[in-house]
Formats: sequence, structure tokens, C-alpha cells
Amino acid sequence: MPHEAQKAIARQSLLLRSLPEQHVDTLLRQAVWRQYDRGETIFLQEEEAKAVHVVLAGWVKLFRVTPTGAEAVVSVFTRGDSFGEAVALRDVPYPVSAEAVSPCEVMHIPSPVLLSLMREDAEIGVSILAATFTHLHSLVAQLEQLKAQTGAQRVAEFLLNLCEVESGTCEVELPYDKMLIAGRLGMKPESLSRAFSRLKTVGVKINRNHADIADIDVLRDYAENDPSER
Amino acid sequence: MPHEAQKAIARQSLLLRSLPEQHVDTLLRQAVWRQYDRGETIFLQEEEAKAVHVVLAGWVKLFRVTPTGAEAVVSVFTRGDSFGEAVALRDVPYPVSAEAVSPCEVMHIPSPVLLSLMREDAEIGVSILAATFTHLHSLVAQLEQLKAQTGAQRVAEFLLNLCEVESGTCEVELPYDKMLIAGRLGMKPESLSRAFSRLKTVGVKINRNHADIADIDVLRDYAENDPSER
DNA sequence: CTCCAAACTTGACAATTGTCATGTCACGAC
DNA sequence: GTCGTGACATGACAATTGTCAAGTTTGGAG
Repeated sequence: MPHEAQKAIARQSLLLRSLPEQHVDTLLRQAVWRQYDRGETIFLQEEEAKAVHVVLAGWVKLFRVTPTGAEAVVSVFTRGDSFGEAVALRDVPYPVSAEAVSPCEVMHIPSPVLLSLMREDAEIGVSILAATFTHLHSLVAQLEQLKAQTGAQRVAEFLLNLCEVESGTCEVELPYDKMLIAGRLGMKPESLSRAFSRLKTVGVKINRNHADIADIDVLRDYAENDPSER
Repeated sequence: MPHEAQKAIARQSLLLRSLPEQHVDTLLRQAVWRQYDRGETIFLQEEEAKAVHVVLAGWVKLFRVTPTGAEAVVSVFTRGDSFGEAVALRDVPYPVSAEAVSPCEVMHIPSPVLLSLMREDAEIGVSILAATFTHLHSLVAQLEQLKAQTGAQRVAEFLLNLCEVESGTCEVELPYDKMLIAGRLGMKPESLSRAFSRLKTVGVKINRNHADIADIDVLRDYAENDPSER
């Protein structure tokens, strides 16, 4: 029983937005709509994929658990993001687990529905590839960050991505837990705290889940250039 | 002027192997076959993708160059590997650069050829998704390694992946430069040297581009568990 | 064969990060 | 309201890694 507002969000998602109206309707009609509480599991690593997921509200994290139990956050998704495309269309297990990190609404499109529609119209395949490419690209960007930037620089880029404007002053809300931000950026919470302190020297003030950026250009310069100064 | 042996390698690639014979022939016939010298560029970051690439011989690295000039290796491909699928089918620029790190033979399938065939048979789309998923998965695995393992552990896993057997003693050849191995594993060459020294305590001896592993299980245990012992 | 440039190793040192311990603060249960 | 749990900050310390500066080795060019 999806609300019209939810449908509107789904239509705007990267996965669906370039599809003809008629196909989107078919998919929305056959989708499963669910709510999740904070901390609830959406699917587990090694589980067989049976659907593609679209986040309508809230935040979802994808993560891997190592043999030793350590957790590595792979990505964090929110309204309009889809995930699991490449996995659902082949009978392979998920390489990651998914968990709601805030109360969430998620739409699930069963893979058989998507598959059959794909055989009717090759355009669907291109749409799925578009969404998959976006994930690929974001993973590549993350890899670059991890390999070539210091912790404080990664935090700076994270903040820059939250900014709506291109330059000048900006205030942003941290979208989720600092613990999760730390995980997403590949560091421990303590290191994130220290990274925030360092950013004070480039005009960043953190207050609760609220960040004040004095000058976006200064911060961007810090993110892209030398961490050695100061 | 492809050799039969080259065609055979292409047919076995993840991208083509599940396609009906007839389609594979169509693709092979319209593909471009090229050789590259060591160090030669195959394509550059930001360049528009016009083809999907399949490595027939030699080694190719994909990497990103940061605004400051630092280089982050994203992946290293060899015989039978394909790359650029998700990019070629949409008019978007490559997120990475590609360079031959040894003399190479590479087959290029122009994207229009693939696209038109895809509209004829949706099965092609599934094949492309299969290859793309493999890349996605390997990037996720890399992210996990970078975030959750020490340098020496990553080197251990790298060696384990080179082993043909499951347990016991094993000798492997390092497939390419130690500098490139270091880049692929997200560390400096000096750190790689040190990581190799540490692995001596778990029965690994490095000689030139040759590694002797005394006991694969011991090494696997090191890779998966605590780096603190010893 | 000789020589050179690049790859590689090693040591000393500095910077960064993880770990452990402690303390504060906010928020929900009660 | 009080209590208690978990998030967050911070300091001290250890471990890891990057940086810089030698040396050694290796694989061609000539």
C-alpha cells in the first residue's frame, strides 16, 4: 500500500527515472514495500539475492563482515538510491550485508519481475547498468580516497559532499552517527574526532551533528592538497 | 588479423563465455585487435568510452590520478579479463585510466556493436552485468581489505590468490613489478618490502619475483587472523 | 663486457593511526 | 526527576606506515 509520495520518490531514482512510464508502473505495482527499524537487517552477506532495493526514506548501510568479525562499511544509501542490481539479476549471493541505520522505508522489486521485463525491452538493461555503473564509480572514488588521502582529507571531502553550494560559507547537518561516518571513511571514531579537530585550522567547527564551514574553497583546497601544512 | 589462439582466449572470457556461439562470432568479427608496449596508454581518465576491452595477453592496470598527481591503482587485469563494460554502454567518461604494464594484446569491442546486439538479445545484457558484477565484487573485496586489514595481511592474501593449490607447500611467481604490487595493495614499495620480511615468520621466502610458501594454511591463518602475534 | 637507470632493500626518523583508559554528555526507561 | 547506556572527546602510549637517505641488485643499451 504505497503512498503517492513514495511512488514519486521511486520514480525519481536513478534506476527508474529513464524508463518509460508504462514499465515503471508495472514495476511499482509488483514491488514489495516495507518499513525497517533502526538496526534491523535488510539482508545478509552470502544470502541469495531475490530483489533489487530502492530506499524511499531513512538511511541504509552496506557492510562486510570479515572472518574475524571486523566490520567494513562499503556504502551508505538514502532516499532515491537503489542497490543490489547486479546481484539480483544473477543467481549469486550478496557480497555484503544491508542494515537500516535509521527508521527506513524500502521498496523491493523482485528480480524475476525485472528479468522478465528486461527480456521484453533491452532498455531496462541499460537502466540497470546505469545504476550499477554509479556504484562502481563510487567504489572507485572511495578506493582512491583510501589509498591516496589522509584521514582528515577524507573527512574534508565528506563534508564538501554534504554542501549544497559551491563556495562561501556553509552549514551542514551530519546525516548519521559519527561512528558510522568513521566506518564509511575507513577509520576509528577516535581518529574521526582528531580529524575534526584538525579541520578547525581550515575553518570547520563541529557542534553535535552540525558543522559550520567558514569557506568552502579553503576546505576544498585542504582536501585536494597537502596535509603537511599546519 | 586475430590468431585462432587469441580468439579462443576471448571466447573463454567472463564477458563472452556464456553467450551463444553465433553472437560471439559477430562480436569477434567486428572487434579491433591491438598490441601495446609496456607503459603505453590504452585510454585516459575523463576520455569518452567507445569500446569494451578484453585482455588477451600481458597485464593492464587501471588507475586514478588525483588532483595532486598521486596515483591510486584500482585493478590489474590479465588474460581473459574484460573491463569498461559499464562505461562503454553509456555516454560517460572513463573514471580511470588504463595502461599496459607489460607488452599486451587487447581486443576492443566497439560499444555500438555491443549495444545493437543487446537490443536483439537481452541475454547479452545479462552477460555484461555478470562481468560488471565481478568488478563490483572485487572492488568491494579490496575496500574490505584496505579498511580492515594491515599491510602484511593484504600481502598475505595477495600471495594466497596466486596459489593454485588449497594447502601445503607452494611456489608462486610474482606476476608483475613489486612497485605495482605495492600500488595495488595501497602501500608504498618500502612498506611492501617490510611486509615481505614479516611474512618470513609465517614461512614465506621471497627471491626475486619468486615466492616460496612453506604452508598455505599457516599463511591463510595469518591473513585472516591477528597480526599481533609475533 | 661495461655502464647506467630503475627497481629494490634497509635503516633512521617523523607522522598518522589504532588501542586503551577516562571522563563528559545526551537521551530514553523507569 | 534519576539512572544508566551508549555516543563522543581526549590524553597517553604503542604499532604501523610514510619519508628520506643511503646502499645493492638487475636488466638492458651501447
